Amino acid sequence: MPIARPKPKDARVIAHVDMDCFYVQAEQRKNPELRGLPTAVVQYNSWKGGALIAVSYEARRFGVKRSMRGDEAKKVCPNIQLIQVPVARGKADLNLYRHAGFEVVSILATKGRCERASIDEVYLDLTDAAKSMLLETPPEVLEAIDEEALKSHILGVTDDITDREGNVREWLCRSDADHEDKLLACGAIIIAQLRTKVLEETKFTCSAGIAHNKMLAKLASAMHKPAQQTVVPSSSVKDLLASLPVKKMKQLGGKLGSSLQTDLEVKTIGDLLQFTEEQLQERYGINTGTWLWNIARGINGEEVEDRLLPKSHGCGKTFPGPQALKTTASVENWLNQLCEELSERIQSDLDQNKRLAHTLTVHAKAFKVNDLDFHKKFPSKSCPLRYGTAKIQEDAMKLFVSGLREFLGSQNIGWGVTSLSVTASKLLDIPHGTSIVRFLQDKNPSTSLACSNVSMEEIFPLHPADQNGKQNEVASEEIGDDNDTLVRDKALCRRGTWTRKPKDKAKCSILNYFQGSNSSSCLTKEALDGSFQDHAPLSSSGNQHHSRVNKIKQQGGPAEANNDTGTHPNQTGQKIDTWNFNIEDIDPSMIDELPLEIQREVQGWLQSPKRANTSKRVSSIESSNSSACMTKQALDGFFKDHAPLSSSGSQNYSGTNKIEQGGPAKANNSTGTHRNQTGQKFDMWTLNIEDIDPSIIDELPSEIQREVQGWLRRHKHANTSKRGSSIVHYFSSAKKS
DNA sequence: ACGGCTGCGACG
DNA sequence: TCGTCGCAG
Repeated sequence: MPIARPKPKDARVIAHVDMDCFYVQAEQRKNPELRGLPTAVVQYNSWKGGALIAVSYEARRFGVKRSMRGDEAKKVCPNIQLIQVPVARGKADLNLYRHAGFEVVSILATKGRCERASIDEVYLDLTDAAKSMLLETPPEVLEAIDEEALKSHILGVTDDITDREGNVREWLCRSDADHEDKLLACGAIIIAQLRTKVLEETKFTCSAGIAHNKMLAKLASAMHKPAQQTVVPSSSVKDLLASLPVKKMKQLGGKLGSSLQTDLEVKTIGDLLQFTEEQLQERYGINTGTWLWNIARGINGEEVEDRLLPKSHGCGKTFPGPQALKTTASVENWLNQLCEELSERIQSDLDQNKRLAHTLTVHAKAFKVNDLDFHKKFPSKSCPLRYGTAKIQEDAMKLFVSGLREFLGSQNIGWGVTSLSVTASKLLDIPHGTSIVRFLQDKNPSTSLACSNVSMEEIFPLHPADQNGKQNEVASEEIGDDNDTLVRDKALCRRGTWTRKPKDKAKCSILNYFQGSNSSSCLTKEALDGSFQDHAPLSSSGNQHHSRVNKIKQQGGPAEANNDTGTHPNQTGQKIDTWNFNIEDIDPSMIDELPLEIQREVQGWLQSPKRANTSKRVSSIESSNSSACMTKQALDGFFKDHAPLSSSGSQNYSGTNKIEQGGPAKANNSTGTHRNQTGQKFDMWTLNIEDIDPSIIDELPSEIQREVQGWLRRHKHANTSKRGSSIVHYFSSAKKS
């Protein structure tokens, strides 16, 4: 739903850059013989020639449209080149286009604040660049204007004119123009240069709109395509909106736009002018009402966010009609495919951008064969994300089963899943390394490439979802044993963060996945499968474990059997439900009352989300303290326990893991992948404070000594408070009092 | 049998 | 917060 934003006082220069039929261009670059030919990109060629998702301008001239099937396109354009979207793991693979999009973004981001709006669209705030240009080299003193800039369309100025270029030059260089128009002129010149640069460096053409806000820039970029740019001077806005059909405005292409037309009899955006703000608010709510009132006047204060990277990664597939999945085994099979791709993508994100995903979500659409409450939606479920393909697959399946139980209620009937998707979100930057990490890395420069692979298993050995709560109690008892500090430390470490309050426990969405097989009160897997049997039977008897990767070649499924990840024994690990400590929970007024070292740490946390820059909320801040992540070799010789985490029990799950900094960047060449099939290997180690051998401290450089001692001091402080091992816990206690 | 596949933002 | 819904392309 649109929301109103305050209008900035000073005029801004905003551009919207839109790649022309981007997927087609990406394919044409890959295969230059396609250039100039009518071309379309299709996916799933099997049914009626596949669905078109991008159409070249040559093909559009024949009347080929998106949303046509390949067969239809052939009818109106017999020579059309239909290029299939790459397929991997039985589903469309968009990585070619994603990577191409990043190429473009990285060029566009050089001239101002840049927001990646989609795989092929970008917003730019060029205000500063335009102002500088106006001060230093205004268009009126330029001897020559960029050729591409001279091809601009200036709304209200160059609409129907014979000597277009001359008029554009005149408009761009007018010395008596409004200040705001001059800024737009500078923006147009800058964008022309950028578009030329994009073309030179990527071979892609794009179109752009230049205006005073995002809404108008977006409108303008679509007005002259392909490979052109359009400027929207303020003076042209009224006429533009007066004739603009409601549905053409972004956000009004759906139900809201329909409501405007049917309920208010508004045909164009200009027609909205007859309503007062209050009238619009009354019908559509405060935010939307004000937003509508503003856009009718060309007002839109939305900022260009400084964001080049996506906020989430998702993989999904639909199973329409007869392809619907009807057994947990087939669902698991497909979830495994989706999770494999997802795992690869978040691993790349980590390698390339040093970001960790913190939440895994599974979505599905499903129906019940017996149709009684056909409307019931399949619920989405999420949990903390653990890295490693096998982990993600395991958790995704648990989430699905949890959703399925809720979906079915007590009914034991057949069902079908018509779509599945897995999403990784809450992508946060790995906090910047502290000096100890840098020191150790600098000291071992070779480790960045030479370090051995460590399985994610060792880094994130346990997961709340797998833990049963029993050991958690044991850990608490161990804490009480003051005679054995080692046990206590380990217990604290094992504890990770806090135990969840009992009332929340019931809410844990993925509880009792395994109870299905050992508790009569829960539905068993067989029961979940209902009476409906899938076409492809299980190869072995039906009582195999869910996590076992089945080797079914399902009808319509991916050609290759999934790689077997080995057995997933019933994890007997403890269950620790955790909750995160939020930045928002910190009352700034109490910071002054904290011990000095805690103050410093807290202030560091408060700064960290700015780096993350991915969401308004930062779910966890534990990740920025207490321990570090380093290369294996960096750790060797410094710390007593070379098998970190595995036996010392200082595990964390990804939501609260204590990584200080990513491991060395993985070599980005194509000579070899480090991934094996049973789960991704990962060149990163986690170091917990508990793993530090005090006897080695003396050997460290003095500044590192101080840092380590600071950690130990804080750790001890938390211990003696008997409230837990982490600084966060300390803080939590302080907050309550 | 539905365009499929993504991704973002607002709301309760 | 999580989960749902709307919207875009």
